[in-house]
Amino acid sequence: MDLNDAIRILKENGYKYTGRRVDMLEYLSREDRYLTAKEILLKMRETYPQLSFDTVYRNLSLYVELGILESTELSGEKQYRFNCDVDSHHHHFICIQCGKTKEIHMCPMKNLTEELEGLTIKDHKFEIYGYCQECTA
Amino acid sequence: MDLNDAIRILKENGYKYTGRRVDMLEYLSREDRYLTAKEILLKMRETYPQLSFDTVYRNLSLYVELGILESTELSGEKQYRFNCDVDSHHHHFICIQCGKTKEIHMCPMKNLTEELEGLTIKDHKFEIYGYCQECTA
DNA sequence: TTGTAAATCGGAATGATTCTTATTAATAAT
DNA sequence: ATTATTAATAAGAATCATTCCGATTTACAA
Repeated sequence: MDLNDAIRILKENGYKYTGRRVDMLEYLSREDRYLTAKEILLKMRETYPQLSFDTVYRNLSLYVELGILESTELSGEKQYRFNCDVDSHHHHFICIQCGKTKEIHMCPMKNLTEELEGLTIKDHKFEIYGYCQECTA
Repeated sequence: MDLNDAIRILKENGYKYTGRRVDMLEYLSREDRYLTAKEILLKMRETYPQLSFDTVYRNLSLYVELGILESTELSGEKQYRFNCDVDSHHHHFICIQCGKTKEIHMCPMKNLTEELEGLTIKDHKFEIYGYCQECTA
């Protein structure tokens, strides 16, 4: 998934192409780490001083719905990042200092069939938190 | 961990023994599932009509700090449950309908040494969401 | 070029959580 | 048992993320 894929998905689904939308995607794609709505708003206001929170949240939700972004809840607020690898299921190590992530290509659901007998599984979350190499140093 | 353990821990650490505290613990121990601060407040107000949100939150934080409760973030708000098994590390299946949990005694961190090379691991989260047997039916 | 529905703005509303100040109550010391 | 001390609580204001609403603007189709 790159910026062009994201824009294509937006158009394919009949959504309008606005500068705000593209710039938001461009920023998220460039940063490549979990960001809060506030961080995104502040950066975007350098270009669009009138940009409203509503627009940021509305578009973030749309992107998650379209599979362009993935989101998680870190320290009490939703955070968003460009979907790094749409094709293969994966999890993340997340740096609690800078938000950078590392993909973990091991899914604990694999070996859990009999323990989940009788339950209807809808979703799961496996995240590892800590400091990345740069933030450790 | 049972109610008596919890009360003992409270006293051992020099905290006062109040009806509100004991009743909160008793309720959490009896329900044995993830509860929101609001659910706890409403139940407690049957006994203490003047009980404030502040008291509920303050005590919940204290209990988590003391290891009496465990907490997680479900659908945007913190939820709390009695620490089911203090002695053995475990994860949970969580019913998204009723909040009941099932312990999962498999930890995905076990087989992940080389993938985490160079990172400083502080914490991890593995949760499975879905409907329990009763809520599936 | 124009019409229309979607997108945006601005600000108010909401909901969870925390903070502040004054009052009350549990335990320790007398 | 009484009192003093300090923690615990109540009440309500403050905060912060997020959503909603009504009015305006804009992208795109006709």
